[in-house]
Amino acid sequence: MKAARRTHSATDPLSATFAALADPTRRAILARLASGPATVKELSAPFPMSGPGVSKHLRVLERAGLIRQGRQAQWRPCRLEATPLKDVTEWAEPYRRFWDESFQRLDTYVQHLKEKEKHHGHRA
Amino acid sequence: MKAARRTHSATDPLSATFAALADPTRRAILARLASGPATVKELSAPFPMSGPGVSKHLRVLERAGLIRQGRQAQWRPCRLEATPLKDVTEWAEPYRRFWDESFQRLDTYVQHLKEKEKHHGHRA
DNA sequence: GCTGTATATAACCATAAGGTTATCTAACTG
DNA sequence: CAGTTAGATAACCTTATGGTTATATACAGC
Repeated sequence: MKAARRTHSATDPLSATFAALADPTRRAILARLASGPATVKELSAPFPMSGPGVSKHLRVLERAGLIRQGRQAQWRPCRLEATPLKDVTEWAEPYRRFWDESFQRLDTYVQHLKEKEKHHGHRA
Repeated sequence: MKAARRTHSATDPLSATFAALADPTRRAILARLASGPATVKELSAPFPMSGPGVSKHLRVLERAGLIRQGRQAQWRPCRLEATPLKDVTEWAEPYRRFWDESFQRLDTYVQHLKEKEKHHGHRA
């Protein structure tokens, strides 16, 4: 029998965030929003891209919770929402010891202690 | 004339990293590798996924520089390479002030100082 | 109410991504 | 050498992604 073909939607929030960040245009938009809210027109200005193109990027950012769009008259001013970025750094934090020199020295030190214990014998 | 259709390859390293992280399976693989090197078989064990499936994920992680694969006999032991993760946290760092309470207080304080300066007048 | 502006939506297209099965290569093991 | 094991590669399918143009909507100003 043919294997079940899983529909590929229903992405978890962290994956959605990473996916949203995996595009230079979208990261540039976030960078722009870091200096304050902006309308869609203002956001699209720097890019050689059609309006709907930018609109789609905004949808992606919004679904990932990285921006929020209000409405005043015919404008939809965008604001940065940084909580998902916090989640990203918190996800990465446990890996810090793999690149951070001082963390590595700490690791080595702890390892050294463990070895010593082993050789000396000890009770729980 | 028809608009030029840009070929969509040639992704920048940071985008490649984010894209690689935008998948729970790949993040799980990294988590596993955080506790030490592992063979492909060991890595695929937790997943209800075919061998080639895992192999593809490893390609993605490797292209993003997040793992390196050696070879001993018929095994290709994988090791974690964390430098791209460092790049990720460094990218996110400037946004910290948007979620970090104490940074926000600092911001407000600095703003307060600036205001005071303005009102009192000062020389460079 | 008409016109222009800001933005979203729809329909479409090409390519990438994530999965599968089937096949190939390389190394150990008897 | 035959068989098994580890893994990669190829070919294929489906859905997602990133872009386009064309069209619709909502509001502001005359």
